[in-house]
Amino acid sequence: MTSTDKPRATPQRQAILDTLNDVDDFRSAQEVHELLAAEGSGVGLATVYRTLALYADHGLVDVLRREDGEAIYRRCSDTHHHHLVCRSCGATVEVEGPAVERWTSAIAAEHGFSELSHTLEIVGTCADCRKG
Amino acid sequence: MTSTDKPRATPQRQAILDTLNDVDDFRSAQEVHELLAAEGSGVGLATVYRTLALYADHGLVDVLRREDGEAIYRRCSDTHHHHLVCRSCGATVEVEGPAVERWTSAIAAEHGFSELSHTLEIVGTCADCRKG
DNA sequence: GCCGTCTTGACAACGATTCTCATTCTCATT
DNA sequence: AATGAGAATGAGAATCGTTGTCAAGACGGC
Repeated sequence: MTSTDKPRATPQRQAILDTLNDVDDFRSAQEVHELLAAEGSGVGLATVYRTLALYADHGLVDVLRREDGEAIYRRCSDTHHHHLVCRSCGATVEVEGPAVERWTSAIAAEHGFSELSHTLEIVGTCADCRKG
Repeated sequence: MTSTDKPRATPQRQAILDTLNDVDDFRSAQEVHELLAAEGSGVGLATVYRTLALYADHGLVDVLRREDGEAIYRRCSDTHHHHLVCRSCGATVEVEGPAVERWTSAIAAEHGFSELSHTLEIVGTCADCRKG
């Protein structure tokens, strides 16, 4: 699944990574494409999809799914973390959870599972939106 | 989001719930539709989608997303639980995690979030598949 | 500089999901 | 049991995110 050979460097790929770096937040492929177009880059939509999939495969970006199923990407830090997402405004807070890591490992071992990966998404309404 | 008025009872809705009961596993709307068609029911695809969305809204069914973004549904028990899924054979084990519940509540409160819901998926390779 | 290969862009194709709308069905009320 | 208002249904079109196709262009080793 996770390939190891190095992707070729191209200006388009660089632009896509730069965009993700700049926003420092989750964005869909479509949104990345719009951002690029807004700053005059003519990177094609298909290229955005291919590049994001490529980097997700290489572990350079995190992939999540919105509630409607659309894939969203974010340049990720190295440590494993989870996300607290506001269902109303989409604000995200990155949280770490050693407790969760330990618990999942224990449960999995108990059932004979190995080579674990897990996804934890916490969705709620943030303080601002509750007031609003 | 979660509405409280009672949905009207119809044979189609009953058939859809029955199907989910029978398989006791996650199925996509398309798959539910196929299963119904296979046993001679002429329930329309749109109705399957509408019904699953309706019951998901009412908390009668759990919704998850496959890796490709397709939504899958399962009739859920009343207690909140999570799933341990084998990436190879698809076997699922239902697990409860009071520790996780507590942790998510604490983290969310710390960041001012309310009206929580969360999804935790643990993916791994089960003992049988490891033996191969 | 040259060549084989990887990448790109434009657009078609695809598939899951939602929408539309005329018809049918539920159900509280007679 | 009949009725009527509103909800639900089915068929198919429409939407939209995503992937495939393919000719043209860029990259890097030579």
